[in-house]
Amino acid sequence: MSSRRKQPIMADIARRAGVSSMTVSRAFKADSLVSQETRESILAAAEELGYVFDATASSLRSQKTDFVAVIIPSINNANFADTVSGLSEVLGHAKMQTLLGYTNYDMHTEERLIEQLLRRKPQAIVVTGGRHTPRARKLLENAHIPVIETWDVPEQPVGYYVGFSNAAAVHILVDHFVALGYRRIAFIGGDAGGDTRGSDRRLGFLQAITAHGLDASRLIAAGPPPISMREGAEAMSRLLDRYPDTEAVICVSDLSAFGALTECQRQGIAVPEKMSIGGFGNYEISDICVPSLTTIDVGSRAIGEKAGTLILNLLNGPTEAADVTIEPQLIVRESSIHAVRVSGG
Amino acid sequence: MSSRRKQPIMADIARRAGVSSMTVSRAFKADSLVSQETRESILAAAEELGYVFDATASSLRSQKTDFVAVIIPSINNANFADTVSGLSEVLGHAKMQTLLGYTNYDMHTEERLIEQLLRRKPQAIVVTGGRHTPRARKLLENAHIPVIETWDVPEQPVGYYVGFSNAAAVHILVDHFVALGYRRIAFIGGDAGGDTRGSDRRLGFLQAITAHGLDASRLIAAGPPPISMREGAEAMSRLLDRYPDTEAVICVSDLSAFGALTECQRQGIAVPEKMSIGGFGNYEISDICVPSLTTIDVGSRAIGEKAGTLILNLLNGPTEAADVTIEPQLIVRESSIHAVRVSGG
DNA sequence: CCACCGCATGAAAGCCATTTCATGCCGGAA
DNA sequence: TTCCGGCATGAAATGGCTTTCATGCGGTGG
Repeated sequence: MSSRRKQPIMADIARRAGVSSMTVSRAFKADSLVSQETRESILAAAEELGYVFDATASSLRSQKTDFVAVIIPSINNANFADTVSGLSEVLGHAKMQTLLGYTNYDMHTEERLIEQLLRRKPQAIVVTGGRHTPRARKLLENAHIPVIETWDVPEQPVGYYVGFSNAAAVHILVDHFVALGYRRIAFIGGDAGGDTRGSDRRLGFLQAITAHGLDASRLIAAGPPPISMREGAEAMSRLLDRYPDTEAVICVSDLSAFGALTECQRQGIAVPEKMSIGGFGNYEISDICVPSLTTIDVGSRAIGEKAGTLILNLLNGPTEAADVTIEPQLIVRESSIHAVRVSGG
Repeated sequence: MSSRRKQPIMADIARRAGVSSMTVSRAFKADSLVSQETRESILAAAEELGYVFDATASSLRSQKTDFVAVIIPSINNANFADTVSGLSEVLGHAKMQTLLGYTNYDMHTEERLIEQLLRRKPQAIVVTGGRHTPRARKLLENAHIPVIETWDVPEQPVGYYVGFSNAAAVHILVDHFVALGYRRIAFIGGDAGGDTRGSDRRLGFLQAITAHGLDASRLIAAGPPPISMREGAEAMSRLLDRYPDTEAVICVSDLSAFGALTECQRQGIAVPEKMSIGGFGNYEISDICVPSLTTIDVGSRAIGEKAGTLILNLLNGPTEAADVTIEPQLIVRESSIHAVRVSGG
C-alpha cells in the first residue's frame, strides 16, 4: 500500500462523468461554455473522487502561473509585512498567488532570490528598493514581465515603481524639529551598506541639517539592519554619552525610536521635555507608547495595494499604467509637540 | 515587437552547445553525470542566451514541486512571522520554496486557502492550530503529503504537530502570579470564536484560577483577533472601570499586554506596584519596554525550524520522524517581580 | 427546403523538462 | 583478441491540462 497512490486526474473525472477531459477542463472555468447539467455532473464526479486541480500542469500549458514574486528585506518587520499583506489581498481577488522571498537586507541575497523566483515563471515581480546588483538588474530586465520597485523612487527604474523618497521624508521630520526650535539634532541608524533605505534616510538627514546650517555631526551608527528596538536603546545610550546636550533625535525607524525612548525612560530623561524623538514608519507602537512618537507615515499597506493594482492593470492588456509616487506624511505626536524653548546652541 | 518574445528553452541551449536537451538537463543537476567540458559549454551557452530554468515544466514531469504550503493567521504578527522565517530558512537549505497564505483568524478562510494551495501540489503543508473545518480536514487527509499542525497540541492530529498547549502555558503564568501572592487576577482577550489559540489561553486561565480557588469572573473581552495594542489598552480601561481592585492581569499576547501597560501609565497606575501584567509570546517589545513585561516564550522561531526539519526528514524517505512538543518558558520581568504584598481578597 | 450560425463537445497537438531505455565508446579482465 | 562494465550521451515517451481546430445539431432566415 504505497502512500503515493494515483490521485485522480481530469481524465478520471471525464470517464466517470461520461465526457471528454476537455469538457471537464471547461467545467472548471467559470465562464466557459458547458451546459448546466454537464457541469453539475462533472463537479459531482470531481467531488466524489476527491479531485484536486493541478495548477502546475495548467500553468505549463497555458503559460500562466498566476504567481507574483515579491521580495522584501524581512518578514519580521511590520512595515514590509503590511506591504505584503496589502499586495496579497489585491492579488488574491484576481486569484493570483504571492511568492515571497526575504533578502535579509543583502543585495546578493536579493540577486539569488530573484534568480530563484524567476524560475517559477511569475507573471510579475515586486522588489523592495531601487538599487540592485548589475546581474540582478539584468535578470529583471530579461524576464519580460512587469517589474515593480517599491519603498523608493529609483534613480533609474527597471520598470515601474510605487514609492517615495526616503531622503525627502526625513527632510520633513528635520524641518519639523527645526520649526519647533531645536538646533542640536542627532540621527540614529542608517549607516550600514545593505540597507539603502536606511542610508537614504541618513543622507536626507544630513542634507536637511546642512540646509538649515546646523551641526551635522551627531550621527550614531546602529550596525547592520535590521535595527531592533534594543539597538535603538543602545544607540541612544551612546548618543547621550557622546553628545549629552542633544535636544532631539531622529531614528531610522519607529522601532529604534521606541528603543531610544525606553533608554531615556531608564535614565530618567524626560521625553519630550529634555529630549525629543522622531521615528519613521508609523508602526502601531508609535501611536500607543507613552509618550507617543512623532513619525513619518509612508502608507506601508497602501504601497502593497497600489503595487497590486498596478500589476493587475499591466496584466490586463495595454493600459496606461503609471508609476506611483507616495507623499510621506508627518504625524506629530507627544514625543515632539512639547518642544518650544530657547536653544542654547 | 511583441513584448513576450520567445524565452530560450533547453532545446535552444542544446542546439547552441551542440548536444541534446537531455544533456542540458543533466548539466543543470549538480550531481549528474556529464563530462566537465560539456557542462561548461552548456552553462556558457545558457548564460549567453539568458536562459531561465522552467520550474513549472520540471515540476510537472518529475512530480516534485519543491513547494511547501504554509498557512498562518496573519503575516502582521511577529510571532507567526518568526515561525515562517525559521521554516523558510530551514527549507531554503533544501531549495524548497514556501507558499504562504493568511487566514485572518478565520477557519473558513483557512479551508479556502488549503484548497487553493493544494492545487499547487506542495510536497508538505504546515497549518497553524489543531482545529479545522471538517472539509479542511478531509482535504488535508486526502492530499497524501506530510501535514504539520503548529502552535497547538491537537486533540486528534491530522498528521504531525510541532506545538504546545496554550492552556498549560497560561497556567504557568497564573501559578507565577499566585505564587507572588496575588488573588484578584484578570484576563484580557481570547473571547472570539475564530482564534482557537486565544480561547485556549482564556480556558487555561479559567482552569488555573479555578484550581487555585480564586475568582474566575474577571474576564475582559477584546473583540475578534487580531488583538492589537490599542485593543489591549481599551480592555485595560474597561478592566479598571469594572474591577478596580484587580491586582494582576494576564493578556492574551504581549501586544495587548503592552497596550494595557500604556493605559496604566496614562492613568498613573504604577506597574507592577499597583498592577502586575503578564503577556504571551515574548515579542521583542516585552523585553524592551519600561517596565519590561513578564511573559511566556514558546519559541516562535524554533517552531518553524523544527517543522522545517521534520518536513525534510519526512520527505527523505521512511525516517522515524516524530511530533514535537514544546515546553513554554516563563520569563519573569519587571512587570511582575515587584509583587509580594498582602492581598485584601 | 437549404444555407448558415451559434452552441456544446471532442480529438489531437503542444507546453518544457525529465524518466526510461538504448547506444556508442573506452579500458580492463580473461 | 574478445567480452563486459561503466561512463557519456541521445531518442522517445511522459506528466496533466489547455490551445486549436473540427464536428454535430438545432434553429433561423430566405
